[in-house]
Amino acid sequence: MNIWQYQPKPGTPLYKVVENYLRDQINGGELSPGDLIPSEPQLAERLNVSGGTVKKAIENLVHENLLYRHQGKGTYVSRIDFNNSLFKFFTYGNPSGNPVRIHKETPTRELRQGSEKICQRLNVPTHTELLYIERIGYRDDKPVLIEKCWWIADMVRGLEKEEVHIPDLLYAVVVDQFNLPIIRSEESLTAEAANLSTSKVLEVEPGAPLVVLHRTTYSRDNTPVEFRITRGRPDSFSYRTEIR
Amino acid sequence: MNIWQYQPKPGTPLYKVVENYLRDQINGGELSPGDLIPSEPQLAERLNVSGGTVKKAIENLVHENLLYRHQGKGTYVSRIDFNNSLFKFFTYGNPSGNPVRIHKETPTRELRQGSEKICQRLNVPTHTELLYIERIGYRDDKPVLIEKCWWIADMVRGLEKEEVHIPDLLYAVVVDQFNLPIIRSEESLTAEAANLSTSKVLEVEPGAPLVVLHRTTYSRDNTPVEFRITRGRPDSFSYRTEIR
DNA sequence: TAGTGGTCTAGACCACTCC
DNA sequence: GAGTGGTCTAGACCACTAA
Repeated sequence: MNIWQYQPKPGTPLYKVVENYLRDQINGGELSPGDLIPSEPQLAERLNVSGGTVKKAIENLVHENLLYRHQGKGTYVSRIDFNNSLFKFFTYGNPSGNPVRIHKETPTRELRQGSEKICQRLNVPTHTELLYIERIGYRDDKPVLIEKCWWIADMVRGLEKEEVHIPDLLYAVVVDQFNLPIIRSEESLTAEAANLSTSKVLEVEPGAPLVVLHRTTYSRDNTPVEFRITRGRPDSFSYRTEIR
Repeated sequence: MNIWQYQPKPGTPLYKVVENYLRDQINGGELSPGDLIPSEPQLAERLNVSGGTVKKAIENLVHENLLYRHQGKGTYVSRIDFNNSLFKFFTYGNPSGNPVRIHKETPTRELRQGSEKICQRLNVPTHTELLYIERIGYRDDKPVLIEKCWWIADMVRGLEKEEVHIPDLLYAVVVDQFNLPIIRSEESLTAEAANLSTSKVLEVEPGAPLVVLHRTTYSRDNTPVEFRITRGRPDSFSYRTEIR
């Protein structure tokens, strides 16, 4: 194995070269989420670097949440963790402060031609066939959010059928049954006023403030596979952070 | 120097002990934001550990943003960086995507007795004397946000005077002129409807959705010194993040 | 030129997992 | 017991900064 093929610029530290090698293996599909990667001594020999250098590279990737280690077992490629989604902040707002489970139902699921706006988000031509899924989230039987998802139909062929059960975490089905690896997501958050139909579903006044979450989800090679808009009641949303 | 006094539990790794030592120095005030800490060899000798162990401890604290390093010069204690505030996402939303500067004015500045709610946030008895500051933020001469701040008056005695200029970044004055170190802040974000007076200031309809940011700022020993509520137009706010 | 952090190596010993 | 990651050390060499 010639490690130098992974050196983008001369002067790059060796441990960065090792990082790039592992990143390429993951992004290129040689290593998939959940896979065990070669052990540190194996990598060190294969790439002709010392164990310490491999360790440092892996430590950095663990810090980035791309890998995780398990003492005595090995180092694995991380699965995407939707607990890092801003979405989870919809579970706050109850007096106790404890997270509350949100139950989801799926009133609508159908194939549609994509609008220009949605297709742009998915980086496909306008009118590409999409699977549209609408879901409503309940907390203690009260509707708190409504979620509209557009999937590229060809990527999840069969998901439109009524027989295919959709659990609360939709991605589980996609990854397991449609063999479509989910690599990463981008989210953006803002606020807007409820329109008439949304206000009815969420039992608020038309024009009432809502928290709005846009999410694009990517498979291998940075291919977008889903675009989703979640609108929720702000009284059940609070995002906390710390500055230092 | 007996390093073991910093070991909370037996079995704690040495580098954690070094981390705790440095953290204590910072939280206790022996090291202040901006200070140069002892060099790695000095720390290694003082604490009777190897250079590699000190390096690992410092690397971890750098990752936490508590320290930063400058090759050839040394390692410093970080100053709080308000660029990490959610507030900065109020600068987005212009077509180009580039950050836009927000200019702030200060129409109100006066001493008041604190309400029960605000005093609770500041962890002081109700009716403690507070300095109330109200500020309005403009982007391209359009008001986009309104900010209400409550400072513990005793902490910033003199800031109530008209002669003391308040720049866009209020904390600069506090740190420099009132010698009050700012250590960290906590923020939480949600949405709510504009009330009458806010809607007038921000030139929106009453009841229009606003993005709301609550912030508590702490000095040494986790003492709260300021509580602040920022309300802004959502069309000038968008918070982006990535999940993986 | 002396002192700082940045990179890299080699190797010892320990703790955990699995067979 | 063999293999994995976790901790710790010692030391070489390089790159940057300041006087």
